[in-house]
Amino acid sequence: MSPASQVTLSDVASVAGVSLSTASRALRGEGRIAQATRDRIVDAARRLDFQPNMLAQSFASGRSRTVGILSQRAVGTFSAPIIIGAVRELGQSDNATLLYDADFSLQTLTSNIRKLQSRRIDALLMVGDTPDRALPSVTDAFPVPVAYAFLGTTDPDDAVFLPDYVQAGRLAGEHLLEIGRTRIAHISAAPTEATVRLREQGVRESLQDADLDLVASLTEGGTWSRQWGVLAAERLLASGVDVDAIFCGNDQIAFGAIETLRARGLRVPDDVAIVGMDNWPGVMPHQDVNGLTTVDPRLTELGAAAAAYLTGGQSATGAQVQPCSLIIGQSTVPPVAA
Amino acid sequence: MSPASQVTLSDVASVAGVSLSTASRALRGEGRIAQATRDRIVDAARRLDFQPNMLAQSFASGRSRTVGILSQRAVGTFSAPIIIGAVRELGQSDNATLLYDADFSLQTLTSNIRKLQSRRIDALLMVGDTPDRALPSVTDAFPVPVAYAFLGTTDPDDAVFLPDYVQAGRLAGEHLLEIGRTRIAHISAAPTEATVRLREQGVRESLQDADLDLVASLTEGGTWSRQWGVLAAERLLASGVDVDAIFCGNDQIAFGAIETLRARGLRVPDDVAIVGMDNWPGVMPHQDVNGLTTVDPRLTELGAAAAAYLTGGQSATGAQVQPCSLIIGQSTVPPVAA
DNA sequence: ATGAAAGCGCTAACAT
DNA sequence: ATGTTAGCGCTTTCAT
Repeated sequence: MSPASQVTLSDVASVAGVSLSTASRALRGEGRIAQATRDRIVDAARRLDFQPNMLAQSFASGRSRTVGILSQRAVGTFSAPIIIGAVRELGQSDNATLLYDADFSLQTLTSNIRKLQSRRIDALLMVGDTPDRALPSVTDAFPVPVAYAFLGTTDPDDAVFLPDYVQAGRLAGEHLLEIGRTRIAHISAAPTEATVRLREQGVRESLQDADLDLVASLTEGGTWSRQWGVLAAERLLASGVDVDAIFCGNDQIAFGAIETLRARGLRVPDDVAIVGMDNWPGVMPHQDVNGLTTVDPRLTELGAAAAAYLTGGQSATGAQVQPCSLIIGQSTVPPVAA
Repeated sequence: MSPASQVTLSDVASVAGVSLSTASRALRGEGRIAQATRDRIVDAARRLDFQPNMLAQSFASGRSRTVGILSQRAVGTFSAPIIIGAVRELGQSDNATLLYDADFSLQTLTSNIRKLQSRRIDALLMVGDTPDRALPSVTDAFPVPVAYAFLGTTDPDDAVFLPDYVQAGRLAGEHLLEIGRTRIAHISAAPTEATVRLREQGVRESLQDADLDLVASLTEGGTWSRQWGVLAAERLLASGVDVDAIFCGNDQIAFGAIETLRARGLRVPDDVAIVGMDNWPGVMPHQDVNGLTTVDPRLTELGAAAAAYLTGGQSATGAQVQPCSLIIGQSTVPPVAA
């Protein structure tokens, strides 16, 4: 491999014995050009190992084939898989990704927006760390398409990509019904978070199809933590409600609930089946299969969908909910005896 | 916020009543310029909301203030925190990040390298998904500095950034000694992986300081999975070796070992203390504190260090091991009674 | 179908 | 200390 060549388009042109503009057209497959001429030019470019200077190309054309991504404190959040999904998708369509990670405070946001603007990005993807907060829309600050992933905005017309939490709840409910459970409880974080209510709505919908309803829903005062899972499960058992399954707002809560159940001598899934959400184990290396049953928000695909929207020139507007998928593990289906 | 302005440097220059080059110098704080003139120019730029066209700037200067990152299948691996750490660090130094994620097969690698070259990146960071495999060095393919994170290369002179696994093992060993443990075992993946041997070396070193050695090391045939943790712990107990602590190669193995211990009626940490590695819970949202004691490889900081090396113009060469840190949880220290 | 020429918005000699 | 000028490597009219 040689260092970045200094071979320019005009070198190619002179070797091929044509003018600069003809070479330019030929290599971009534009304009009507005699096949013979084109072949000669392409061949010359190959022989010289010509690498077009994208910087010059972008500068001259005004478009950079670059999509900006602004992410909010992506370490220790859900953002990473979204970013990676978007980057992969963009790479496929020969777009580069200009990534900035920071907080979304007005100051740094403004500063990063200016940087992206000065680099003449073709599109912008804002990646948040929770769909439960809304960002002031920055769409109008850009002359290019803007999409939002895992993040709400103040403008209902913005192209916002979110997991379909209602469907997530439905997936959980349907699965629990399928394995014969009928006394299903719900444990989640505080219902001030819209995503909590959407999931609950989803489970309820699926239960209604079987003329059932949740036997309990513990969300008041809840958090996304294992501790809350422990506590809420204790309260649930103490309340005397008869339960054979619990849908938990996330995997942490699910692990906490399992801990409590087992400490009380109940078997999972035999006595109480558990479904979590986030597929937390699934995004980590060396993951176990057959562990917790959980609903995967498919964040990588969500990021890819947002990226595809940006480069695809579609005119979607408003919230674009993305399908989740169910990961079945031993917390709902007992392992097959060896 | 207005759309990307079409205000150019020459607009600023004419408004300020100076020449193009003076304006350029003034705004870049270069050359000797009368304070009054500079103020006038800066003021004009502010009033016009001048945003320099980075594309033009890069094109003219030949430097892009952009660092390329090539990551290997960053979803479901350790790469994400490294990438984020690097991106944050680069953002601080006003560098943009051009990110490509793909496999490191010769073909895609070559293709992505060409793309990065054609965009005239100022430096390149290669982010791998395991330090246990070596990539053919691509350093010579670039006229710019190249660093490798979490990834070995075939060239010993390459600037390679890795967690200090020996120190990781030492941290674990020292901590276990501190809490009074003396019969320490080691469970990890197969010792064909260099990182396994380094960790073991680290624990052994720390134990030697107390004239101790590992009472057992179960790595042969091991994998990074919870299943292996379960199995290895069973074998350990079956072997009759007296044990009061286990250092596990990663958190998954640790969880498996804990499962086995508890199933055998042993208390953690009272009877057997456990230290894992990776701080797997720590990189996820809504993490629990006080859970597993584990060694954090500090991948975000590792990414930042690699980025700082690239932009800092230092001439480090060879492997640059980065410190890990111990996260103390309830698996070595029992929770304080309420 | 091909060529000539004018930029794109800056930076960086080189003058003064 | 400031101005003049020549590019950077390409795209894109406009001729022919």
